[in-house]
Amino acid sequence: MPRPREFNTQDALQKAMGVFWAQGYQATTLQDLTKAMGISKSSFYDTFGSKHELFISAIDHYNETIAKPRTAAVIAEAECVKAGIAAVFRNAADSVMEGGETRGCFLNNCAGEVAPHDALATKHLAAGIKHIEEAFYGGLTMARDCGEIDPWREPRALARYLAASLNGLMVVGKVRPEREALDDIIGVTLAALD
Amino acid sequence: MPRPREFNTQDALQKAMGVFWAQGYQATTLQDLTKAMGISKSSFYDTFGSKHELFISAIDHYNETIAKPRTAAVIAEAECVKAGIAAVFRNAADSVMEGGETRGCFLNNCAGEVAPHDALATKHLAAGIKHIEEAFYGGLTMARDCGEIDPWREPRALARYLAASLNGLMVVGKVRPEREALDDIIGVTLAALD
DNA sequence: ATAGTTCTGGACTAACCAGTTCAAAATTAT
DNA sequence: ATAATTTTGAACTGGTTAGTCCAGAACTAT
Repeated sequence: MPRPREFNTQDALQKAMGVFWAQGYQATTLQDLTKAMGISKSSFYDTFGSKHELFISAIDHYNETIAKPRTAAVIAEAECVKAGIAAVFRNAADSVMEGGETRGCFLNNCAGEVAPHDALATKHLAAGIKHIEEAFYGGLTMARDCGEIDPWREPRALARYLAASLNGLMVVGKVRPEREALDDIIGVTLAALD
Repeated sequence: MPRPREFNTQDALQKAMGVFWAQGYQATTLQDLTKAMGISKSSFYDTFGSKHELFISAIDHYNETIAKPRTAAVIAEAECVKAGIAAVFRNAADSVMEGGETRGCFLNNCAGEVAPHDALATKHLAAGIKHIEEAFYGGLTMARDCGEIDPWREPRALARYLAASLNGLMVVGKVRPEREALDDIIGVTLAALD
């Protein structure tokens, strides 16, 4: 009978994502990865194919485990949509500064580093940003239907706006992590919905 | 008498900035740089010290020749402040897609790639973003004094908001270069000033 | 114990990297 | 021509990189 897997693929992927997130793609060596993942080089290539394939998997993993839960799920659980959107932005401001180490948003970081010369990665990054936009879009149509926002506002345009704003917040927060400035940005951004 | 310089330092710096902009820091090799700059390896190290020193110089060069002229100068030359701010955003949307090759904003790209593990570069990037914020701040105080925007609006908060929004626009534009989406973002962003 | 499978460590390749050094070529003014 | 200076090309160093390969250890079920 086959010997069962000793390491958990998802756990290893999670660890790898953390390394790529903190250091970027190029700056991350195979040694960094195998050390963080707790597996040997041989197992690495057996299981994940190559550094680049793992990178793509890490982007997808981010989209599923970070991007979605921190947008769609937050909005769905809030008492009203506006409060949910506000929570998304506040959480983003918190996370961008957490631990003193400002690693920003993984999608942003990758976009800066690998687009446009890595078309495949760019495609997966675009999917992540699209998820964020759709999370806002879903909330906004709901908010419009129940009268929480003016019915003449265009949900698609607002969703695109919020997705871009969220990214802008995190870029600025990474380079200049000042709480007061981020709160200013969030305040004006959300006021645009009224 | 000394033989005069054969190559122009500023021109070479400009070329180097273009390469870093398109490819990122790590992905750019010395060969890429010397080829684009049209100088030999020896001259490179004589004149610019090292790859990293040149990188810092390139960031500063971007701040002076791109960031400032495309924000403060545009606002100053416009008929009214709001029109100037609108022009800044429209130009950004244009530039992010120009040439079919979406290289985005140099500051954003670098922020994604090198921050936070390159503290010096991060400092120079922060200065660039600060320049952008100050350009908006100058325009907004002027607009408030001449009644173009409501006097109770806080120029500092609005300036931070616009700077973040501009960055968000360019990040999204780099990954998903769709004109219609960018116009939506700009529309909502500018409406927040009214 | 044995068979089947996973995992490891280490050796290995072939390429690429930033940076150094220096003699010779090129250019200019006198 | 000569002297002063810039620029070049090429060789070289010492290091790092992703990726391959394989013999054998480790583990599990029977």
